[in-house]
Amino acid sequence: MEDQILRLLQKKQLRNTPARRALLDIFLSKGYALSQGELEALTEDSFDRVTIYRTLKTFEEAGVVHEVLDNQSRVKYSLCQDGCGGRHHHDNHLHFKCEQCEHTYCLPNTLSPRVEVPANYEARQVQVLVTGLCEHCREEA
Amino acid sequence: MEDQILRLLQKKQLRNTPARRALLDIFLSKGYALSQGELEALTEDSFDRVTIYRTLKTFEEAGVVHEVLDNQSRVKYSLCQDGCGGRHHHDNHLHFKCEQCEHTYCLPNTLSPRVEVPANYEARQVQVLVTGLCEHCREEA
DNA sequence: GTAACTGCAAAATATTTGCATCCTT
DNA sequence: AAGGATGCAAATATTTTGCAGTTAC
Repeated sequence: MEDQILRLLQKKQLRNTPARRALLDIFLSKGYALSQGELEALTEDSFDRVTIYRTLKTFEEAGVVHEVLDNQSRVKYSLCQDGCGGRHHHDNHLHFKCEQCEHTYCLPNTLSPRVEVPANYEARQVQVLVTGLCEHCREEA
Repeated sequence: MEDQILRLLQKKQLRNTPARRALLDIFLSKGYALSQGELEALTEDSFDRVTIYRTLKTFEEAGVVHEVLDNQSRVKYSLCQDGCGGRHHHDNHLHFKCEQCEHTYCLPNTLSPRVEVPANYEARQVQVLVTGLCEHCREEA
């Protein structure tokens, strides 16, 4: 894991700092999208919240994480799956938010469906948020 | 228009108050999704911002407006098209956000596509946000 | 050494709650 | 008259900016 983190930072030409290592560690171990507030809590306030905001922005611009749509209108971030870089993100998969645990997962083996928009509209990107029950919460119900 | 507003309020059993009339008037004339802040500006501060927040919440619970997903993570609202009521919303259409003017439109003649989620996940709702250029901004480009 | 990263203070923005008052029905 | 709607004050949450000190390379 530690190795994976260092390689990722190197690959994206980002400096190896404690805040970045800590956030990447959390992203890798949690596996679902996280907001600044959640990251602040999970790091037990080891880092200033401004640092977390800025680190997330840096990560996004470097193609390490991407923003995830959330129906509660909170910005969450998730690790990029494929070779995103610069401002070119192509995280073209669905996102699934569980109504119960409120975690948001990337569904990487899915593709956003083609959608029809009216003539005269130019569609450039399609973001899909599916809500329902995740496998874990479904078992409990 | 005035007539339409009064009928809508009556149909949803909501009291006929200045704030509600003003907000409905804006929704009907603008035709795109609006946030609390935009509504506050458009009403030229005639109403306290708390009133706008509460009116929007009331509208949503009554099935007058529905929340619209926004990729900037700001909550916007749009008039319901069909017979939404109570907490049962079935505004099952796509939303289109223009990258240029940043307005978000409902595309009522579209239906959210069926999507495949992994087994063990239970999908209950699909929300789709298409981004691109609206017809108006496309002409100008 | 230098540029980049971080922490702290502070401001700007967004949202919610309680309470007293006013208005709709 | 009664319950609901509104305004005001204030608390909370979220995000951004500036600057000075520190760290990675």
